[in-house]
Amino acid sequence: MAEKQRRKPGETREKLMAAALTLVGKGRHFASLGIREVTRQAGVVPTSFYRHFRNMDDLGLQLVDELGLVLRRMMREARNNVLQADKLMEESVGIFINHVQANRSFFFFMAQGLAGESRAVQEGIRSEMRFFASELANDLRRLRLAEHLSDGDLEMTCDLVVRSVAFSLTDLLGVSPDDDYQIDQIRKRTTRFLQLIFVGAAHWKSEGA
Amino acid sequence: MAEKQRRKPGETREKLMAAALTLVGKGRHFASLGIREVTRQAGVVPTSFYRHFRNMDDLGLQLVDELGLVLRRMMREARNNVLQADKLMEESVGIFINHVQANRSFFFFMAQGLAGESRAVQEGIRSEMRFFASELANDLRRLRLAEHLSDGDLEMTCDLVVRSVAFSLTDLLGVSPDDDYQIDQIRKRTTRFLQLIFVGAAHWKSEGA
DNA sequence: CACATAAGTGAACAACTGTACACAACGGTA
DNA sequence: TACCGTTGTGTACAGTTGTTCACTTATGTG
Repeated sequence: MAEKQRRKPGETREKLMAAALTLVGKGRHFASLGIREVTRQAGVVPTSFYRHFRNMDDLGLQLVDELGLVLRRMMREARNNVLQADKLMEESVGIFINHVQANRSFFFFMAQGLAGESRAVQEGIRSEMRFFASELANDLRRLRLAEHLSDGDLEMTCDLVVRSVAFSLTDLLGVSPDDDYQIDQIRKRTTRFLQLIFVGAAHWKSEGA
Repeated sequence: MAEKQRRKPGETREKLMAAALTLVGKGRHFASLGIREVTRQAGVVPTSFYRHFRNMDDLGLQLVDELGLVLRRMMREARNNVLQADKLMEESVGIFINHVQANRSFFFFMAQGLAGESRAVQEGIRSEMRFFASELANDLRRLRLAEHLSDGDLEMTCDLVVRSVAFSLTDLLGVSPDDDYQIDQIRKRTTRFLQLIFVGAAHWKSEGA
């Protein structure tokens, strides 16, 4: 008989989440995954699923939490590496792209979730993005790079930045991870987007012109 | 017995596409729809599906085509109504929001398709967006609103505009169509995004500063 | 009119789905 | 040691799925 339960606790749970991510990474859409399919991919009997999740939406929610960790790691790395302001955007976009390549499945899940069918997952991802934007605003304040902007205008700018990068995510996931040429095109375009936004922010006059 | 085939040709085909859209409009994800489910919603026997589509991906592709028509109608209306340049962005965003509300299911489909599991659908929607951006660039040239920008820089600007609006789509679809307050918030925010981008474009110095 | 073709129907089937239940092995606690 | 909650397993079942097939009916062209 197959050996039973000699592993450490929580392993099956992680295997299930990893399995769902793997399937998503293979191009499947999360909304179309079934419990049996995921357990099969995880090499686990279907009933095990219910020991850890109530249904697929539940699993999705837990994936959002893990996604949050990935994003925070990325943010930390960006904060540490971007010391001088001149190459700020090139550096940041580069770090973003590296993290996407290193966690492709996670970002697939994120891109899908933005228009997914679980309202909760959708809201979770959106909330992660808001958090990201507000942290970015903090950093810019601290680096004294946005002294002429009101809080509201700075927040708007950072929101737009995060959205633009998030949209580039869809581009990035649409090309093969080996296609260095296309990836570099996306890197350049995204960088220019950010530069354009910041030129706009630099000349922005709030409310009454 | 149920009456058979007295309707005009192509009606079932349209019913099937409408049924898929309806389900998507109810919050379901297109990737999770099944043939039987769609035919059931359309009030048609499952086998009828194969008379018109090879599979669900095929149906999705045909929906992209129809989506293209919706987008073109929207563009035409924007072109006709935006005569003076000063209120250009408020007007355009308003028209966009109206069309989204009037064709909610279509835009749900569009938002989902951007990260969907059918590569062909994904590419189709992306291509519609590129077309939209290039038409926008043409219009701006014609209105003499972008005289100092190179073709490449203008194209980039329009690309960013279209992306930003497309991202607002996700916001818009996330709130109830009756929630006038939230919708107005989205309207204002999107307008400000566009204004910020155009301020950036106005002060943009290409390549070598 | 005859006839080919397109469009719709119902019955059938094997494969798969989600979920329930009863049971076994393990880890910690008393 | 005895006990209990957690995790994993195997079996089972009713409902749904995609797809095939043989059939009817309407439509338009010769």
